[in-house]
Amino acid sequence: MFIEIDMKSDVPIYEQLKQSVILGIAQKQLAPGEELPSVRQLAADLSVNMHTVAKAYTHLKDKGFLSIHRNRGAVVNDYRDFAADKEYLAALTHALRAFAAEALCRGVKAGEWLGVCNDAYEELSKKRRM
Amino acid sequence: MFIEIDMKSDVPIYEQLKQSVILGIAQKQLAPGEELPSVRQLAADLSVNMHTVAKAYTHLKDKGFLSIHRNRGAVVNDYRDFAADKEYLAALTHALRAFAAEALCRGVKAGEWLGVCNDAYEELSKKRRM
Amino acid sequence: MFIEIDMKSDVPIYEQLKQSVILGIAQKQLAPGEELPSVRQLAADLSVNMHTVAKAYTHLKDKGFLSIHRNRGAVVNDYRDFAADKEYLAALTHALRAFAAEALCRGVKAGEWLGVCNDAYEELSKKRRM
Amino acid sequence: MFIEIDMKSDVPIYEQLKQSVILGIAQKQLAPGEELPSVRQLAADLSVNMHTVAKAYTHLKDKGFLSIHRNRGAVVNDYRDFAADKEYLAALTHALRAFAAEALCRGVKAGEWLGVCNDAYEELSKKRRM
DNA sequence: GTGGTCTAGACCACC
DNA sequence: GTGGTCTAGACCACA
Repeated sequence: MFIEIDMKSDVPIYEQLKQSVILGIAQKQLAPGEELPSVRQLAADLSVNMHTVAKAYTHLKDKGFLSIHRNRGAVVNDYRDFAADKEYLAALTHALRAFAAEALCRGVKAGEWLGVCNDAYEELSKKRRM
Repeated sequence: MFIEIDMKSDVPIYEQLKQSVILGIAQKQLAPGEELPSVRQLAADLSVNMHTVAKAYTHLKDKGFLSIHRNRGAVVNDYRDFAADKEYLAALTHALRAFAAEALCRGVKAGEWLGVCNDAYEELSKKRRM
Repeated sequence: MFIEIDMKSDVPIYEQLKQSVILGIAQKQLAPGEELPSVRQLAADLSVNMHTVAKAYTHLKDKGFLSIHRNRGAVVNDYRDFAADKEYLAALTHALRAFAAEALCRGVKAGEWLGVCNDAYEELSKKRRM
Repeated sequence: MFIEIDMKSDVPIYEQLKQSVILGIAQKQLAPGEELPSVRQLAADLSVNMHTVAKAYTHLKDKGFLSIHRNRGAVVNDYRDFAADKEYLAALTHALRAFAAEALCRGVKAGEWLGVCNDAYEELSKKRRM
């Protein structure tokens, strides 16, 4: 499994799990209709608590990324099910403002800022095509 | 005072305070050498506990944004004191990657992504010049 | 527990705690991966407040000596995580200068000074090998 | 006057003053019998409070570095008045142990450690001969 | 007056 | 169970 957890991080494990799955979808390592490992399976693989994995899956379901079927477990949704809406874009802008503010404080110029933003996106985008 | 706190938010009060101060510096509402309200004063204004404000100030001191003088309270540092270093840029890129991943998942195109990033930066930058 | 606190000292309790832990690591009484007592436990053992211990642990985390896991408590980091960098050496030199100045004033000769410095280091180093 | 104060430092101003005077004596910029500026004078020069300067002078008197005469103000004592005694050496060793512990943790080798210690001493010693 | 430290006790998130 | 956050009130050092 491609998911790695940093137990030292101050980011909660279930958040790291969520991000890993989203990363997987972004890079098309996880395609719509694909099944994720069962809660038990993934928890065992990563040596974390079952509840932690379940929590991540539930959150992802609520966000529209996954569907949870009784028999097949967690399945990646169609892209259109979690397309960007206004609400999401507003939240994104707000979150980015905090980062932009610190960058501005630290003397990061506009070009540099956009460069970093672009790198973050392109790095994923490239892997996607592969 | 320009600082506002959302008590309902799940982001800690002291984090909101830190971001507010950084935002203030980014927009030059807070200039180097300028004194911030005393911990007691700000705590009273916002109806939060002294220690919560003190924690925010201490973190900002550790990050290099403020100096804490024994008798003058917290003072904004010179810009060069908290210039971007490699470590910061690495952390920034890493943080942005998580946002970019979700954006990519949700079908946000490269141009759109850069637009949002640019807006976040320019919005602050404009206020700065005023 | 090997940590002892002098309540009469004018150096803050949390600083004494930090030094004790660093001393423990230096002498390899605390090895990488080893768990420290929980904040509640240690606080009870030393009859100090939980928050005081927590402050010490947090500072040590920030310095890179410890990691704080959400469910295992504080764990000693790998040595390479807190290797000496330029910044540290500069701070060390500056701190030692103050001591050297007083020693020089008081007629301590160069050999004597180096002897004391060497003793301080070797004393720890010896215990380490045992 | 050669004394400089860093208002941003977390070292109390009176401690910085004490260290500056000791540094001056160590480097023989201040010789036995020499008069220091009056409390008023020095306080004005440095833009600090008179009480702060007075406190520094009093501490230095207690340590044996200065005598305070009614008419001549603060005067540097003869060297033998503040020669190293056992008590001082014990305190010095103890203080150095804390620094050595952190250095050891951070992978500083014995030679490196002695090098830094030697530098701190020699730097002052050189200025002294000039 | 300022911030720094310590204590005490509460609630919450995470696991 | 763990640590993280917040509140509350005390005392002290510094200036």
